[in-house]
Amino acid sequence: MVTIKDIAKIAGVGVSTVSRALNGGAKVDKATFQKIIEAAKKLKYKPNYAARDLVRGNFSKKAVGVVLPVIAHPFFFEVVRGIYDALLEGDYNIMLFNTSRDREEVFSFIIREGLAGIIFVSEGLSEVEKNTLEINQYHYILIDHHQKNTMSFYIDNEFGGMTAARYLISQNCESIGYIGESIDTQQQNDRFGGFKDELKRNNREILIDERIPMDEKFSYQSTQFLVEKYPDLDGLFYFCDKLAYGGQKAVREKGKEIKIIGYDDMPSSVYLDLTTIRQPAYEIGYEGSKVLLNMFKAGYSEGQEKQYRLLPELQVRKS
Amino acid sequence: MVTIKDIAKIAGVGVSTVSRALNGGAKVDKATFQKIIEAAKKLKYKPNYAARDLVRGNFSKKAVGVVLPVIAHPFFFEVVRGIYDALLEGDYNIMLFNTSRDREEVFSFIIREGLAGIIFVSEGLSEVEKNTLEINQYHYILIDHHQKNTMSFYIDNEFGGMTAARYLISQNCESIGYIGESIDTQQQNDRFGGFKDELKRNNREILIDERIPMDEKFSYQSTQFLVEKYPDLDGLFYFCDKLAYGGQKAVREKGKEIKIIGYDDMPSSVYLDLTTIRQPAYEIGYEGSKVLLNMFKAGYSEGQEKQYRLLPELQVRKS
DNA sequence: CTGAAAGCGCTTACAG
DNA sequence: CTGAAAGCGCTTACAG
Repeated sequence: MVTIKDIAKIAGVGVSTVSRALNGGAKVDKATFQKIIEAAKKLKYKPNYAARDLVRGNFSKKAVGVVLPVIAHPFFFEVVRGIYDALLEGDYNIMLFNTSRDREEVFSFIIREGLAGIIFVSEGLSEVEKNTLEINQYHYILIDHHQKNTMSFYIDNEFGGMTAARYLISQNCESIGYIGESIDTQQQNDRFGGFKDELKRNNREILIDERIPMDEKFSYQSTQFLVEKYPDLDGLFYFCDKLAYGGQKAVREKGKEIKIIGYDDMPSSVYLDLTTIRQPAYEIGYEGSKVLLNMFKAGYSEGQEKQYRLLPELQVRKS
Repeated sequence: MVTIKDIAKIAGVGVSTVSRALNGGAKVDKATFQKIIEAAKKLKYKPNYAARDLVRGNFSKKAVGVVLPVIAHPFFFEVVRGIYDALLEGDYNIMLFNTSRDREEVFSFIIREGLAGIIFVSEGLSEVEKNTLEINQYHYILIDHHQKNTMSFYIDNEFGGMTAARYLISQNCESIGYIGESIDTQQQNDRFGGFKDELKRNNREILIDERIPMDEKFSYQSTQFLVEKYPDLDGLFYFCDKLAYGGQKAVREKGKEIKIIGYDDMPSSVYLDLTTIRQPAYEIGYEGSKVLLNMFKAGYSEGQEKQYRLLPELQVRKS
């Protein structure tokens, strides 16, 4: 690695002068300055920011880590947008991380970054991870996930699932199916659980429980298939709007009278007349980040509520 | 600031032992370990990562900065998704920055981070900024923006605008309007320029040039208004699908026969039957990042092409 | 298992 | 305007 010592040698000056030149050149002779810059260029010098930060006492990073499992889904986009806005207001930058590969490695990388705090989106934390976080005095929160004894900002998926069930029941649906994603997550478990329980309370069995990849095309195809297979089917609940779009298309093309309800309420759902459960995704990102920002200043106050629960809301449209 | 020296004093041990304990406790007596951890907790010790990195020789950050003007628009979401995927494949993390506030300050913050490289999305660079980047030996690229002598990945907006004009002309539209966003950007200038020039080449004047905030509701309202004001209006080009959605709704409600074309081709546009110009947004993010990744390894090779231009594509649907 | 000492690369008073 | 020296907080051989 090239250091200012190397530059000093080549330029025939002392290291202090090199340092001054590299930092703007105040109080440095024009000719000396030129010599130094040239030497730096020739050697392809890159400053060592760790050393610079150390001596300058630059400790607080003014950056927050955001850990996401995936980014592909529009729901995450909304959440991140909320986080982004709140953090920007607090003058913090955002560092995006993904744990889908080597979670442990990413985790230790994050810790080493020396960030002001960490936001975990849609995922829980192991005991080991929580310990590491605490030993390093990290402030952190969970968003779109709830866990005991951990600062959690989440939307009540059980309630959302229940609301979806009630809607279909209110529409006199009798043969009801669910189409979800193939991965088991807390979100889906809660959502599906609330849905199924409410159906049972109303003496309805769930006719279909289909799990597919998170893609409109799969949803389109599997809805086509299910509609044929179950002629009595009259109500369909989708894990999210994205999947419901494909289903809507399939049902429309088949000319069937099947009530469809999605989950999320994405911006375009209003134009597609999709009945859905609205998730306050932006809000949860925004509010959660605000609380984190507050923890930076005030710390966690003993006894402060740790579970922040928002409720989703039924949006009735024509589907 | 609390240092390991403070802990050492309180725990009655040497600093090396503290260091060892804090780094996992290998070769440290159980009792000593406990004493140290307790002292650290009591003092609320936070490690100084700059110092740690310095001594460990942790220089390369394995993180890339992504500078965005805004994040709200779905187009950026697609671009960022492409960046995210490519960077993840290369095992780099992402740091998101926003320059909307104090650009200069953010800029120097980014430099100081010691990132592996920087991606600027939808914005150009001043000469001063380019100099700073070069002095610090930074690898960087522009995405969705083109600038001479700068590694640029962009989609040809002029071509896209021209294509939109040709489409409306092919549909025999005579009275044509444009509804764009109120901010002047390179993207809009190119897009609108290409559109207007092509109309002129076909002896058509542009009837309406309306600029509004980036919001479906504004688009809905102003389309309602314009449709009334210009009874002959038969063709409308929108800066983006997002705006076109609102326009589509207004035109449909008014029962008019007006051809509508958007720009972007967002996922839901297919379900809304919107004719549009498809932007390879994901691709531009992905491909651009791949080239950056390559520069990390190979550096910039003299004579390498600096302008990467992708072409948008007409998607004809029913609107 | 433990501690004193050297050193990571840089900046900044200080004396010249 | 310039350079030698001290020191930022930490880790890691080294000797005990």
